[in-house]
Amino acid sequence: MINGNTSLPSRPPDQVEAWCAAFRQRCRERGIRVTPQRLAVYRTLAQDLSHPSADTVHGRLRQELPTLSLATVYRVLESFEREGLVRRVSTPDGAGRFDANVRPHQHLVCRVCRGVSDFEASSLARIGVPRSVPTEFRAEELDIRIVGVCRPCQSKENDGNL
Amino acid sequence: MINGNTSLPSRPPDQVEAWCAAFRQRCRERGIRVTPQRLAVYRTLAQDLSHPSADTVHGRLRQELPTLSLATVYRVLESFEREGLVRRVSTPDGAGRFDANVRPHQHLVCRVCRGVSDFEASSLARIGVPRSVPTEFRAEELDIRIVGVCRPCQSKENDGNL
DNA sequence: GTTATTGCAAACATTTTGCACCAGC
DNA sequence: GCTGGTGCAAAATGTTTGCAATAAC
Repeated sequence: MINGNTSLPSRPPDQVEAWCAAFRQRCRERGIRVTPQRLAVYRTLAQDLSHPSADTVHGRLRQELPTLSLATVYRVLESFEREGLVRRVSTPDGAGRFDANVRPHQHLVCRVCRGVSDFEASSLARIGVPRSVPTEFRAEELDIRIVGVCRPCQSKENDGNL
Repeated sequence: MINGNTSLPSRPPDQVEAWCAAFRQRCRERGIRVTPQRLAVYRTLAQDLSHPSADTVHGRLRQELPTLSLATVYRVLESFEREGLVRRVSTPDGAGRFDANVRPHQHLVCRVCRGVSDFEASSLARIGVPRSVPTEFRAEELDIRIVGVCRPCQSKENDGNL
């Protein structure tokens, strides 16, 4: 686990509430039960702009739901992904990271600290699946990541080189 | 592990040998020792167009190098990646996959069988890192994947629905 | 001969699963 | 009340590491 309970960049509360309301409705439509665990996991993801892993979400909810099990977090996140309520963001390393923002957008991924931040570029948004993709492959999604080194990690690199 | 020893799409032998020669030279230049293990792992990757995981590489070399340990495969692959001799391909799931083709290209990833195949599109090759990326983020690489369902997995889906 | 590399086993990290109990609808 | 969801613990999967023996240069 990387982040403790330091204050992290978060989404505006009114937007979070709007998303949670939409989430409840979407669950009801699909016949998925709205449990306190599901709502808490979804809200954590909606609040948090840092694309937390399952373990991080679990840690953030320790106080609010002390009995919440990590297995439930995994199960819940998997069902959210299946229903298109969250997106899984793949990073160069192992742990899966999740994003409540399901609108098309890109990510900046730091290869040093593995931080993920949202990034939207009109030039990239316009790109569609190329016509040259073989027709027998049913393309569904164009996944674009910009991999590099974030500012804080650049500073650390310099420290090491002195 | 997915694939046994069924015949898989492979790179032309003469190209593989050329790549291996370049590999040896590059190692010598960088002062990296050319061991039988390294050469075997590199050759496996150069031959194989299916972007094998560390475990798959290890399995393919069982006969050739029975004592080769999986830990060595991991170590060797990591050093290759660090030296820019191979690329790590991230798939939606856990296991890391590797590619001896380090020239810029894209991948088609099947979200069902997790197969990865190379794909080159001029329209995507032209895309550079957008100017709108914040200057404090040192962008190094634009990573584009096309996620979807491959032909064989489409057939299997239909079977299930009957 | 020096030093990086290897094999082994054990640790570690992440994710999944079986099953009894519990709770949303 | 029915059915799906949860918690727990254990297993499965993927990757890393410490260390003594080994081999490349």
